[in-house]
Amino acid sequence: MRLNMQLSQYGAVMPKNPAELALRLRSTQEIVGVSSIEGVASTSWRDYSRDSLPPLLASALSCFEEQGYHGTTIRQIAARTGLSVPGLYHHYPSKHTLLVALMSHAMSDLWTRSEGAVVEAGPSLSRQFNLLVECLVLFHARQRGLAFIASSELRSLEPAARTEQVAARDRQHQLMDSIVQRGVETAVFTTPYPREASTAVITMCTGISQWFDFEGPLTAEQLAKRYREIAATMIGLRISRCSED
Amino acid sequence: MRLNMQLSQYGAVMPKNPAELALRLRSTQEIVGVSSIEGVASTSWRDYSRDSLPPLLASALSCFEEQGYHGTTIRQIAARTGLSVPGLYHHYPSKHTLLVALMSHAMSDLWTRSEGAVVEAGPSLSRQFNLLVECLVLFHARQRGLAFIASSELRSLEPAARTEQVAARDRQHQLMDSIVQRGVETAVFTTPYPREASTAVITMCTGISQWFDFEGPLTAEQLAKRYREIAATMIGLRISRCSED
DNA sequence: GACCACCGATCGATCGATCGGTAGCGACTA
DNA sequence: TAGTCGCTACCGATCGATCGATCGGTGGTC
Repeated sequence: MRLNMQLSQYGAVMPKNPAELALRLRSTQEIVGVSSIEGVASTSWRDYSRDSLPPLLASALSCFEEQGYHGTTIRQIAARTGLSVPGLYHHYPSKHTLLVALMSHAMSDLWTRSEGAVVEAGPSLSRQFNLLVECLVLFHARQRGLAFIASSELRSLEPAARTEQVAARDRQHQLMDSIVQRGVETAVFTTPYPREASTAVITMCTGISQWFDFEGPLTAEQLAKRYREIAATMIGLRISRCSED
Repeated sequence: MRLNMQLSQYGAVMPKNPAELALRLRSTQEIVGVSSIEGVASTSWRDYSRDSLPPLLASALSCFEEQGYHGTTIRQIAARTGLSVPGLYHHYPSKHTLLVALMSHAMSDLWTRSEGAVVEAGPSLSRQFNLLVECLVLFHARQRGLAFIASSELRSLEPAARTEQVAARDRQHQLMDSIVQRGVETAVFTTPYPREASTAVITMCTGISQWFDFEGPLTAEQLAKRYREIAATMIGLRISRCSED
């Protein structure tokens, strides 16, 4: 069994230059103003076809999903991968490293896709909002397991890693906040409670990873369309069919 | 130290007659139609002043909050209570029983309050919706820890207990679903997606237990007011100031 | 012969749970 | 009023099992 071919890209999973990325995208104004960065990933933020984890991380993820981090043993992960325990430790130095790799992958993937969505949206704040909601829905539906672990196992991380992940989560939150805030300032959105509306939208999208079922009545894309409309009402975006988005 | 004075009421926490309760409240039509049951708890669903857990359960709850069920040891709970390990086992036969007691208490408390809110609302569906949202927000803010554990540790329950808790959660969900559904049928609500809107409202309220902070800028009551308005837009309830609720 | 991918056996630590106790107190008896 | 019985509320010591992690290997490949 050849396992570690794919491993390197997940060993240290954060964006190659997180500081630079965070700087460039600290506000959506910068994203939209400087349109020279859309070459990065702006076109493929809806595409989940190429997305698959290496076997060991996939095993760890499914175990964590079913039993939580602390409820999962190294032996279960190893067995599910068809590996012995020392075989597992050949690839990852600890159980904790597996969790960090999964969470870092989740957060950087979502951030890259969010970046792509906002860049594609262009200068329109309503379009930025709509596409970001679509991006959040698609991610939490199609990457259900990953998204679930990323939000539920934060407390299982050791302090240093937790600080990093919390920062990534906050950055994601601030992206939505800034769009909603500026939409209200420019009277594109009419909600009297921009902060709470933003939080509510994020929470309802994040929650999808707790209940979405691929065997359910709706596809991820259908759900995204409906949630986009619902989210639009939440921030008081009346013109639901502006342009095509 | 006298610990078990309060314990009996939490030993087997589900409503004394859950079958009967479920039957009586299977649809809100029955709640509203038969107004002879409001004596139970209909007036006090907003009141959290008398609500405190016995020391042992409070310790278990805070440990579970910080580290999760599997991440918490019996010794930590015992130490936090000022008890030895056998001292703990004198009150509860297993670690799992502690979790079951907490979750059952949470679910039955929320259900009782929801019942009270809908009964107080009377026959108006918009008022039923508004008060149920208020009830959900208050519960998930004021009983933050309990609500958080109840929703995040379902997978840590053994099959029998899990089945019971999932049924309680579904019943709670169906209460909201039925109000929204009938609101749409009678053209009181205008959302084209009643199911998704209902799910979104529940999810955004449940999510409060993940981020609400008593030291934050909003009190639970202020948050409830704002979330009520946001939720109203989500189901397309235009007349936001109908009567007084 | 150097290296990579992996394994059987086993480490010390810690887990949930249990054993056989003891201290204190109210009730009942002689 | 002294004695003691049963009961509640605990505790120190320890159980077997299992945990994450490690040791010293082996077999295959370049």
